[in-house]
Amino acid sequence: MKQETRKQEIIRIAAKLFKEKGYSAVTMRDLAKAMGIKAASLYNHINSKQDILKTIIISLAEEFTEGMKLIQTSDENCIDKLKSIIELHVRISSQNIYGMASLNNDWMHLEEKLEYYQKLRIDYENDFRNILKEGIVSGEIVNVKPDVMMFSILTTLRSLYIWIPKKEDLNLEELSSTLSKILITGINK
Amino acid sequence: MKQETRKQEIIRIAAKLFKEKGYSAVTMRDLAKAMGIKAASLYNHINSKQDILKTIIISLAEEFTEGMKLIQTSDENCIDKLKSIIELHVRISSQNIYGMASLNNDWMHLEEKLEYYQKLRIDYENDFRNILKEGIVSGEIVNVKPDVMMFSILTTLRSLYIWIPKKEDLNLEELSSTLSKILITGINK
DNA sequence: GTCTATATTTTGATAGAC
DNA sequence: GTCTATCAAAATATAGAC
Repeated sequence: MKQETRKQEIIRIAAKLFKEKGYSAVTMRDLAKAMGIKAASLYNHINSKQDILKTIIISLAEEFTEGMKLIQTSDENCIDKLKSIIELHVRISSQNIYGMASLNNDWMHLEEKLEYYQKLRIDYENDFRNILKEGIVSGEIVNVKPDVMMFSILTTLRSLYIWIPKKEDLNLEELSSTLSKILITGINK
Repeated sequence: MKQETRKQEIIRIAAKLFKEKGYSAVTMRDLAKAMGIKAASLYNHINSKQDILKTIIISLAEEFTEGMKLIQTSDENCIDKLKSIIELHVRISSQNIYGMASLNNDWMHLEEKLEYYQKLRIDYENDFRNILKEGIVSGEIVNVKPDVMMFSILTTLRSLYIWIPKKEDLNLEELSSTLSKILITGINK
């Protein structure tokens, strides 16, 4: 475990504040106060508020992209690929609960990196949708509109960060398998 | 169809802007510009920016509460109650896409009405969870953690506003039944 | 109902001392 | 690496004329 730099600490605390109130509502003075220093001192470590947001969001978005590429090119069947995607979201979300809030809610406040983020997001959704479509063709998945299925599963996975911290007794493998059961086989008996 | 008052128009346009950038990032000048007037003129119709947010969120939250109470006290079985909840979300979300964004993302910026909102939200979730628990007892619903089931279904329903406007060919009844199928019976064949 | 003018506070960010 | 002091811009909101 490497020592956390002051910059990393600022980004970590910022993400926590962004989760509570959103990027726009958090001031550099709020952040400084949470760090126990003055606002001006922050600028010895970071270039701008925007820079903090960019770092939080882009690193997470790239992590999801890398995970999806591995799953996509694996030789699993479609249901197992879906289970791997669920595990990917549970893993990344539980490792960075605060950052996930920014990724979900504050991406529109990206400036220079907005287009890049949007491309990663669209590509991710296309890969996801294609897995569902392949599953329909192969007969693994019911022939229901892939867009609605993707929307339903993906919004649940994207909202994990809201819910994970509430569970004291968090077992990641158990959560992944419970979610897989609910999302894939439904809830009716 | 009653004539829209100037105040209602301001609230409608504000909700649209809040959906795009969030409450905190939208200024009264942004709103005035979208209305084609000056910022000072807004205050002839509304008391404050906070008042706009309060109106948007509380009216929607109360609409959901009323709907839930009707469903809860009906004599439907649990699966049909769930289907009714799905229809409730599809109906309200499609009628007020912009407002749903504030309800989901900007409730923490409520000031005076924050506690009231939080009570409505907790009550709603308790009613939802109790329906699932009853379904487990009656054997209609699989015996999986009710919290995870509720989280999964409710986050999907709460995110409908993101996705509904993308569909040109929106048929509300069809969307409700497709969602019911996916959320209740799953996606695997 | 809208305007101009303006008060007051808060914002992100910089300069320079220590 | 942090501070004080400060800037320039932008924020919500009010007063009063038309």
